Formats: sequence, structure tokens, C-alpha cells
Amino acid sequence: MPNNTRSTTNNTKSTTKLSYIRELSASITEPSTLDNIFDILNQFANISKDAKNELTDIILVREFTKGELILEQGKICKYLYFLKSGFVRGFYNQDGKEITSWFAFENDPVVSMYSFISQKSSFETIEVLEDSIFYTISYENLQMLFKKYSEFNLIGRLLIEKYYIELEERTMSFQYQSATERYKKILECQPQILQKASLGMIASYLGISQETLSRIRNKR
Amino acid sequence: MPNNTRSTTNNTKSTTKLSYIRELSASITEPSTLDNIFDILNQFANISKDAKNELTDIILVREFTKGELILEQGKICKYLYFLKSGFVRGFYNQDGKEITSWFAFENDPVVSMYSFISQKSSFETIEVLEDSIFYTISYENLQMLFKKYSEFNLIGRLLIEKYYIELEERTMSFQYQSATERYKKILECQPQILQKASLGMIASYLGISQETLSRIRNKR
DNA sequence: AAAATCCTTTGACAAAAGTCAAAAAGCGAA
DNA sequence: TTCGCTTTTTGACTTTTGTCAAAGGATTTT
Repeated sequence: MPNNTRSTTNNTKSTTKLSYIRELSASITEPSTLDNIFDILNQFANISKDAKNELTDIILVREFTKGELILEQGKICKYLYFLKSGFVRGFYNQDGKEITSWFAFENDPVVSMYSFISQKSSFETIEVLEDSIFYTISYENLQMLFKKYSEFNLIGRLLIEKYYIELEERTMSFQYQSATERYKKILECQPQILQKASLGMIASYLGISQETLSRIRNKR
Repeated sequence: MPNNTRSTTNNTKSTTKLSYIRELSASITEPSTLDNIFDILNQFANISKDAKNELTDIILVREFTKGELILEQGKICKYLYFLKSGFVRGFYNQDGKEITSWFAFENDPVVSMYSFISQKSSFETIEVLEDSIFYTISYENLQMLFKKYSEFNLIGRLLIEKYYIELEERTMSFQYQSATERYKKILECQPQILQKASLGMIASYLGISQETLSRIRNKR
């Protein structure tokens, strides 16, 4: 397999040009690997044929295995990832404790928003919790797309609007709900998190101690 | 003064076309009223002459007096405002209590993000806390600008990116800081809030009871 | 299988924050 | 200034959540 990665990390398991995958999957009946990234982006706006072709050349498919760190605290987030399959979290350190700021599932963007947007060093670390496959685009290439194809600004705007609203809801949850209420909300709206993440990670995500979460779960 | 408002509310004190203000202020030495809105937007990206002219025709200047509600819970937020001067908050109701979700100062955008973006009914109310002057643009006109001038997508994207990052910090503050720490952070980073808002509003903004904030302020 | 490690639960207690009620302070109108 | 209203403070008490320590479980390694 040709190694055409532009990654700064060296723990990449495999890196593949999307166009390569396209050829491979062209004859497969299942929704092809390729179409997924466009499916993700087409939720927001249509992409012209030209832009689609350019995207195909720019996006890389990369795999990471459980335990790998896609981004480490203090480094600059130079890539925007879309999770094709797997399970990932972002966390930051506070008084020696790891505090999970988000979990990502299939089709979610994976990025340290602050670091990627500002291109300053990241306060958060991105950790792969289950073997994962990503679509990857570098900051530079993305900026190029923004300049060259205005429609990407539209997609970018709509995408961040969506995540802004989700974040707003999470903030409100912290603002007026008790730990138990926040837990129940996750139980209802994001049960995948409870199925896949450890108690400690979920607790920090909820902003409470492990012990408290354990007690909530076992009804006091 | 010509009444050319397109507002759905009927408590508007005055509505003025920006072009009208431009003429008025053309001879004034002080930074003109007009330039401000472009100053705000130019922080993010340059605006072409054409776009600038069109903006000038679309943006209205509106004044609201203390106590007025720019947007009420349950209604759709049809306007994006930029606060030229004054003081505003957004709040929502929870178990009969008003919970302040944000405060806005000079140059801040004022909008119920969820309602404006989705054009669904708002869960928050926007209240004018001090007589305020706004630059106003309707949802339809903004969408028109997004379509016609791709540079506005860039501005829109950068603007929401900025507020996403701010919201992220606020969320993290709820996640791992105590009430006292959150209060001190505001004391340091947003002292204007403490100077202008009532204790009750600040308390709900911090996600704590009035009594607790009073005790924090008076060192237990 | 035993050892080591990690994750989760439980208990006892401490600290943080909420609730309710009443008093005090501030503020505006008459 | 006084009255009436709202906001803020204070006290007493309760509830929620955190901390520390130890005990169980589960899983992996040797």
C-alpha cells in the first residue's frame, strides 16, 4: 500500500488515498466507502462536481487503533477528521485528572475545535477508544477549499452551527440540571456513550466524581 | 423619521435605515455610526464594495428601551442583531425560574442561536437591560447575502467559530470549576457583567442560587 | 492458577450548594 | 420623607456531591 500520508504523528496504522478506495469499492454493492464522506457533507449542502473531485484527491482515509492519541495536549491540531467507524473521545487535564469533553461516533467530526480554528496549541488530547477509521483533511487543504470553493464555507458554517447548538444544550444542562438529571438525559439521548465508555470517563463528561456516578447508577 | 421597520414586534422605539444614518454622520469627526457595523464584520473578513453597499441598504438601526423584549420564548427569531451600544441578556425558563444564558455588550451579536439557525420557535427570551441601539438584519436578507456574496459565508463561519470557542470555555467552566471559581473567572474576565447585571441574573448565569452567590461575594 | 492491574462499588465523613424564611438594604414614587 | 416594592443578605437546616479509604470484580499477564 502506497504510503502517502502527510501526518505529523507516526503511529498511523494505514493511510489511503480516497481515490484509491473509490476504485476498490466501485464494484461493491454495499454503500461504498467513498460515498460516506460525501453523505456526511451533503447533509449540509451539495458539493459541485469540481469540488467533489478535488476533495477526493485531498481526503485521506486513515486508521488508528485503540489507545492511540490522534492529538496530544500542547500540539497544534492540524487535521480535521470525520469518523467513519469507531469510537473516540477528547479530554483535557485538570489537577491531574482527565476530564472528557466529548465523545465521537460514526459520522461525527473529530477535532480540537479551539486548536484547529486558532492553529494554537491544544489544551485537549484526542484518544481513540476503539479501532477507528477516519476521513482526514489537513488544515491547509481545508483553507484552500474554503478559498477555492465558496460552497465549502457554507458547509463549514452549517456544520459548526449544528455543533454550536448541541454544545449550547450541553451547557444549559450543566447550568440547571442535577447530576442525576444529566445522567438520565444521556441515558435517553446518547445511550451509546454509556454502552461504550468507562464509568470514569462518563463521570468526568458529566462533571461529577466516579463515586457519585456509581451511586446514581445503583440508585443511591 | 420614516418608519420602514420590518419588525414583527410593535414596541420598537425607532427604526432607521443605515444609509440614512450614513448621511447624517458623514460630517461628524467621531467614528461614524455607520462604520461600526463594518468594523465589527471586518474583524472577520473584508467585505467587497458591492456587498458593503447592499449591506448598507439591508441593515436597519433600531433602538429598544430598558425592559423591552426583543424576542419572546415560543416565537421564531427572525432577526440577527449587533449591539451598537447598551446591555442585553438572553434567558430561558426552568421550573418557573428565569435562567440567564448570556449577556451581550457593545459589538456583540444578539440572537437566539438555536431559533435563528433552525427558524424554529425559541426557548429563550431576549431582554433589553439598558436602552440599546442595534444593527438589525432579517433572516431572509442574511440568507440572500449568503447566497449572493460568498464572503458572507466566510464571515458567518468565522463569527460562529469565535462564539463556539467561547461557549466551549464556558461549558468547561461548568464541568470542572466550583461556583466560587466560576465567579472569580467572571470577576477577572467579564467584570462588566458584575457591574451591570443584578445578583439574581448573575447567579442563574453561573448556575447557582442567589443566596449562594451572595455568600460567595461576601466571603462566606 | 496466581499475581498484577484496572475499574467499580461501598462506607464514613466533609464540603458545597440549595431551600425556606425572615431581616436588612436599596430604590422609586407619591 | 415615608411608603411600598424589589433586591440582597443572613440564619438554620437539608440535600447533593466530593473525598478518602478500603473492598470487590473483572481482566490481563506471567
